[in-house]
Amino acid sequence: MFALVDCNNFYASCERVFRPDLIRKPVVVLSNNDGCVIARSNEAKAIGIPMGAPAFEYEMLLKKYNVHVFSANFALYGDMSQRVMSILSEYAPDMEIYSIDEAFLKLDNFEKFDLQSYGQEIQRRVVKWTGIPVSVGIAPTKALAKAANRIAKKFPEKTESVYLINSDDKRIKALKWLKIEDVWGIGRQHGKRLIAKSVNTAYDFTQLDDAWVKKNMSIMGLRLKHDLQGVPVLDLEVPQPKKNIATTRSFEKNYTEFEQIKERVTTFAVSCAEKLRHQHSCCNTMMVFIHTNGHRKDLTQYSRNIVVKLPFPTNSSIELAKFATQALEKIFRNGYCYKKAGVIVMDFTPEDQKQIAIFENSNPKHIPLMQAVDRINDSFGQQKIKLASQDLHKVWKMKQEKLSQRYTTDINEIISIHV
DNA sequence: TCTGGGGTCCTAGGACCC
DNA sequence: TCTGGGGTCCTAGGACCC
Repeated sequence: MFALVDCNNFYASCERVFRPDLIRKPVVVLSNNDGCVIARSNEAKAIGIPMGAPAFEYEMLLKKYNVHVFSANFALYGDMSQRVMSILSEYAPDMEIYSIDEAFLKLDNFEKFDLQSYGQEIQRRVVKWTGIPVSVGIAPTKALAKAANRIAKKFPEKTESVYLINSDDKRIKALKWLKIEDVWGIGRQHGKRLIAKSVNTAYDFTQLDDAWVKKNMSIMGLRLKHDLQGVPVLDLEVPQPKKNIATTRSFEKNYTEFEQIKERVTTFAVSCAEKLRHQHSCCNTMMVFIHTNGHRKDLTQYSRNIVVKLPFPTNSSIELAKFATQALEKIFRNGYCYKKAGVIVMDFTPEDQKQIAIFENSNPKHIPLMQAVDRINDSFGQQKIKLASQDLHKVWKMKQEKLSQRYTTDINEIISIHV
């Protein structure tokens, strides 16, 4: 059996832990630059604020219903996530952290356990120890655990936030209830195609012909079908080193000058280099892109990317920043209002298995230098040491007007209680 | 004026090899 | 008139997840 434990409205719930006055009130969390709604409390959902809603378009509605708005505080969410995961890890020998707010537990050899009450114990402990409400779905396969979780979330009173699928009757009942477009692995495109074919529920999907599913939805669709039929084909996944690493950002305002974008792209390359060193990889290829604001139909649009094969594998901030700047020079054009840029590194080799090139190689002096930089930035805070080509004055270049404190990760921002 | 960021996997088709 | 068979590698595009 698998359990899927999923935090309810995670980012909004994190904010509420430190603002208990907001419990049962509408809360939303915005994306970087305070752009879109990326998390909503149930109350905010009820008002009719959709996922991804541009904040400026919903300003009236947010005001009218007195919705509490927060800028994204990823330092807080990341730390709260670790706390939740460390509690969950106590409940099963094997666990897969599936995303920042959900984890699969593998409940093998739990035959003697009453899984319903086991789920409830997990649910109660997480909320008691962290303040984060969770829902638990338990079923014989991962896809069914996802479905069970949806039921637990949809009917919190009736299920006490835990739903167990442990018979074929319950499996079929759940699948007949679950709309096809809400099935894990069925996105917008497949959802549309299936509805056109009169496949309206997860159950209908399990009745389809294997060959049709494989042909139209690839092997992934077929695996999903079997998993929903109760034949486990999806197992826990072990964390793998990343195959691509990206740092991309929208700008707070439009940039028109090369120097402004160069500073951003340098910073993104340095960030990619840090992430590469963190997983002990070097990259052989880099992509740099820039583009104007696609939503602004009144401005001339420009969008380009360039893929650069590096002369040698590296994870040095200095070298990657240099390559990124050279790439940017090739694609930058004057006369446009740029809104977004990014650096993506790919094609990795392990740090300790670098192929030596004939003519040019990564500067070996950078290895101890980067180690020193990482150590200093780890202990004294991010970006204490930067390249001169980065902005040396500003650390944060985003609009974040409603940022809450980093209650759990910065001693200066710890919660204070007034008596 | 204002519209996020970061990932994964699969498949078909083209280019190439012998 | 008639033009083989069996591979690999790479890339772009499409789909999905949170």
